[in-house]
Amino acid sequence: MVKIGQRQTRQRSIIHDIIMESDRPLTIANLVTLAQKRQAKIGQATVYRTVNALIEAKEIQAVQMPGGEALYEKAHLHHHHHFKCNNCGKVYDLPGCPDGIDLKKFLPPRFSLTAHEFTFYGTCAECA
Amino acid sequence: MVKIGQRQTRQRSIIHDIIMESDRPLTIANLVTLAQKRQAKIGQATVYRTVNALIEAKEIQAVQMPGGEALYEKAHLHHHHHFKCNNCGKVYDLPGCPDGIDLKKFLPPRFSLTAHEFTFYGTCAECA
DNA sequence: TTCATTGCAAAGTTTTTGCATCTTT
DNA sequence: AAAGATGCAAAAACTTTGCAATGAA
Repeated sequence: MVKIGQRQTRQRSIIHDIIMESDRPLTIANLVTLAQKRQAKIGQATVYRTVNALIEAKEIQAVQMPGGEALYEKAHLHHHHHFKCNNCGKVYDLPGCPDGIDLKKFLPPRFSLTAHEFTFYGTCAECA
Repeated sequence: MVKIGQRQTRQRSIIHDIIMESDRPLTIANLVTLAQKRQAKIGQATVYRTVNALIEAKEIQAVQMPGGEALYEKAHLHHHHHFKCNNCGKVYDLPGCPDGIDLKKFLPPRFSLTAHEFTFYGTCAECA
């Protein structure tokens, strides 16, 4: 069990577990629905507060999609990127990073790089 | 003068020009401020409606940043990506695409790719 | 018992919509 | 004159906050 904030509560534990057990990033709406299956009365505010606390604690991270929707996933140990299916709308993790990128040539002079995030679009295997 | 919708209006022309003349993507707030400098009474709703119409018309495109903010820029003829400076917060266009990416190896089996969007973070030349 | 956390409802934010009025054609 | 576009304000959608009640330690 993970400690978030000062006290261990059933609500936080449930929300934490749902994210850790998911193989894909989830929206707030997803989390509310899934959490309420495990315990009827979980307020939206609790989900928002817990998600923000988990981000603060670096347990999870936000994935911002074009269009504006935010998804949340476990803070991965390994660098990875995302793929959104244009057909079913699901967002998948793509482990690793494409090989052979020549960033030196790509960046303007005197720009330095600390991070990057790639988002890919297309059709997933399920929808193919 | 560009035609958006059925009629040419001063408001649409102003908003269109601001985006076309900018070398960086702009937020809705940026657009409202800049537009009101050229003509006092431009309602926010008009900016939103015009931006949506311009996107629909493929004249401009949205750039979604992590954290949730959306920026708008001219629909480029050439494929490009974005760089956000962690220091000043400005978003820059990076023309072109990094060379030598091996996407075949990167995508899972039976996933097909139609588009991609890269976002880079770091320090820009101005802030270096 | 104490005080962090919760649920609910109220208050913020941001974006969209309804409608009377104004403008383009 | 007809109909699209505007500005304003109301509404909708999403997130945060205040507060009394609950529950973990």
